[in-house]
Order: sequence, then C-alpha cells, then structure tokens
Amino acid sequence: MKDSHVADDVTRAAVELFARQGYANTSVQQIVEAAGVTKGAMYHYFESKDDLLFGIYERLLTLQKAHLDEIIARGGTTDQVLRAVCIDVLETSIDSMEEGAVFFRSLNMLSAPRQQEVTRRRRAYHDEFAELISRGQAEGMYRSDIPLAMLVSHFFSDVHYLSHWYSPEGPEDKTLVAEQLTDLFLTSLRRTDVAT
Amino acid sequence: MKDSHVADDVTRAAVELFARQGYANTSVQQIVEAAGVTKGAMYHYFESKDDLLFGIYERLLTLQKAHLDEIIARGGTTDQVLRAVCIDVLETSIDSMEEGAVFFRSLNMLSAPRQQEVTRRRRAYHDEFAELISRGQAEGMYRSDIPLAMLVSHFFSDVHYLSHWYSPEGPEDKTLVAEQLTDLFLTSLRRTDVAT
DNA sequence: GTGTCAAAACCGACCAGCCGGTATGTCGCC
DNA sequence: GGCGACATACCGGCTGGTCGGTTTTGACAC
Repeated sequence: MKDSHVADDVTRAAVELFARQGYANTSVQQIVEAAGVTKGAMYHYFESKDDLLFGIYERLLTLQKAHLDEIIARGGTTDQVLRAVCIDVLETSIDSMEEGAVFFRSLNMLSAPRQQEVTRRRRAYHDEFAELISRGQAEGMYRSDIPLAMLVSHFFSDVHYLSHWYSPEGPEDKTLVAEQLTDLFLTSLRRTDVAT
Repeated sequence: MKDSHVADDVTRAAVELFARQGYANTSVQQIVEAAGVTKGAMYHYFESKDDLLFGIYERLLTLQKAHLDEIIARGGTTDQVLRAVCIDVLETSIDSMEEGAVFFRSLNMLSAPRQQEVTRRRRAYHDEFAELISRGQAEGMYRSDIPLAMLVSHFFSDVHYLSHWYSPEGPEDKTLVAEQLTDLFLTSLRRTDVAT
C-alpha cells in the first residue's frame, strides 16, 4: 500500500466523521472537505467509500492480531497471558477508540464479501482468546459452569462499550481503567470455592 | 383488519430494518414497502423519519423505567433488588433485541433535542442503578475500589453487547442467559474476602 | 544545469439516481 | 358535504462516483 499524506489525511478524517455521525450519514464530500483535499484526489487512492471503511477495519484487525501473537509468544502461565491479553486489548482500544466505535457500529455497511472477511478474522481472534480460557479451565483455575462463548462475549462487551463512557479527557488513567476492567473480568472468571 | 394497524406495521418494519441496516441506510420507501403501506399513509401517522425513530426510543425507555420502578417498589435487600433489576434488564433486552440494537446504534441520528431527551432519561436510569450499588457498598457488601461509573458501565456493556452474539434460535435459554450474566456481574462486584 | 517526456497525482464540473418530504386528489363514512 | 384516511405524482437537494483535462514529479540525455 502506498504512503501518501492524502491517503492518511482522508483516512483520519473519515475515522473521525464515521465515529461521530456514522458511515451512512457521512458523505464523501464531507470527508474530503475535512481532509482538505478534493474528491478527485481521494478517488485516486481509494476505489470507493466502502474501500475507505474497509481500510479502517483492516488496520485495526492487523494491529490487534499482531499484539495477540506477540503476547502469546512471550509465554507465561495461562493466567498471566490472559491477563496481559485483556489489558492490551483494552489499552489498544482506548488508544484507537474512534476506530473501535466505527468497527462495531458500521460492520453491516461493508459489502458482503468484506463483511465476511472481517467476521472471519474477528472470529479467529475470539477463538484464540477462548482457547486461553479453555486452558485455564482445564487447569482448574477458571469456572466451567458458564458457556465458553458467553465468557468471551462478557469480556469483549467491555471493550465494545468503552467508547460509550470513557473520555480521554476524563480523570481516569488509561492503564488504570484497563487494569480495573481486566480485574473485574478475571474476578468473575475465577472459580469460586463453592463446592461442586 | 386494515384499520389503524398502519402505525404498528410501520413501526415494526422500521425496527427490523433499522436494526439490520441502520437508520441512515434505510429509506422511508423501504419501510413502507416492507410494511405494505404507502408513503402517504405513513406520513399521515408520523411527522418525519426522525419521529419514527424517536417512537422506538420512547417505548423502550418507558418500558424499562416502569420495570425498574416496579422492582424497586417491591422491596427486599439491596442484593436481592439489584439482582432482580439485572435479570429483568437482560431479559427485557433479549425480548426487545432489535429495538436494543437500534437504541445503541442510532442515538446520534436523532435530532439534537430528542437526543438530549433520550440521554437524560437514560442517565436517570443509570443513576438509579448506581444508587443501588452505592447502597450495597455502604452496607459493606460490594467492593469500593473501582469507580462507581465503571461498575455501572461494566454491567450495561453486557446488555449492549447481547445483540452481537445472542441468537434466540440458539441453544441458550433466555432466562438462563440473564441469570448467568447477572451472576458474572455480581461475582465481580462482591467484595473478595481477602484479608484486609 | 537544462530540455524532454511519460507517468503519476490531482482537479472539479458533471451525472444519473435516490433521498425525505409534500401537494393535491380520491374515497368511504358520519 | 365535510372530514379523516389514505393514494399518487412530484420536487429540490444531495449522493457516490466519473471523466477529461491540467499540473507535478522524476528519470534520463545532453
């Protein structure tokens, strides 16, 4: 992919506008005006508005997958790895909160094949995450009385919801928030010592 | 048979289409076709497309508020009340999953004053919920090491996320799901009995 | 340096089509 | 004969996307 200030500016403007007004409610005209370029320039770098949106997904998916692989490769106990993964996802999501908002809200605006592609890669990510929990369950550390898929969803719901309440200008520190949410999740995940 | 059911049919069709394709991406034409009426008929009952959307919000907000008041009025220990509220919100959200999806995804499509109105009523709901947690904290039952707002968000994130993974056709029972998610939340909310 | 020239980058007027909304008319019923 | 409940044709405005043309860039010869 080519590096150009035009493509970058357009992408940045698109992310901001998509996050604020939604994809369908944002016109190409608005985007190019916000980016300070012309429509001709934009369509020189992107095939379509859909292309622009997919680029946002692509970048985020690639970034998250790279982080996940890196953390898993680093090794450690299941609990340590899962904890590191959770904190990283949350921190990354805070750093890319606008992209995240677009990610969750505009999936169904993507063309069908690209939507499938995104869903596929996202499922792969969730599966790796589920595998970690599964390992922890086998080790007797995590509870097994709740469907695995629900546990995974329970975590990602927090990631999803971040953009609805977290404000970077607010009093809360990014790292602290990530740790606290991770703590909430891991607390509910660990086995209670109730007899089974 | 074709009397005043026009408004209902239109609303039903709108909810389904808004949930599936988003508000901005759904045309009035599509809605009236899906509802089997004409545009003239629709604009006889609704002032605008925005009006149609607001009706969906209104109904859901009123319903949830009524449930909340009823449960609180019923009384009980803080823990019992909070648990009942959580389960009810989750069950209601499952019953109205399409409305819920629209609720969270289309807020910024509403006209500014109506958006404020929705936000206001939603905040009131959250405040009552927070008050319950706060009471539990004062009673020494719930942890106080995490900001109250985060605890509230932590719960509603699950409500929000339901439409992203739960399928009514799936194997999971509605009530069971509500209980399990509530259990996860309350588990992470309760004070760990680690020595202090 | 300078001239050459093709390719890449960029411009902006333009288009067909759909959008939300409306004006006017028709119909059955009190 | 008036009034509420619809139907239909229509409107200006905006949409994503196109296209012929112009400018900028960079490699190379001299």
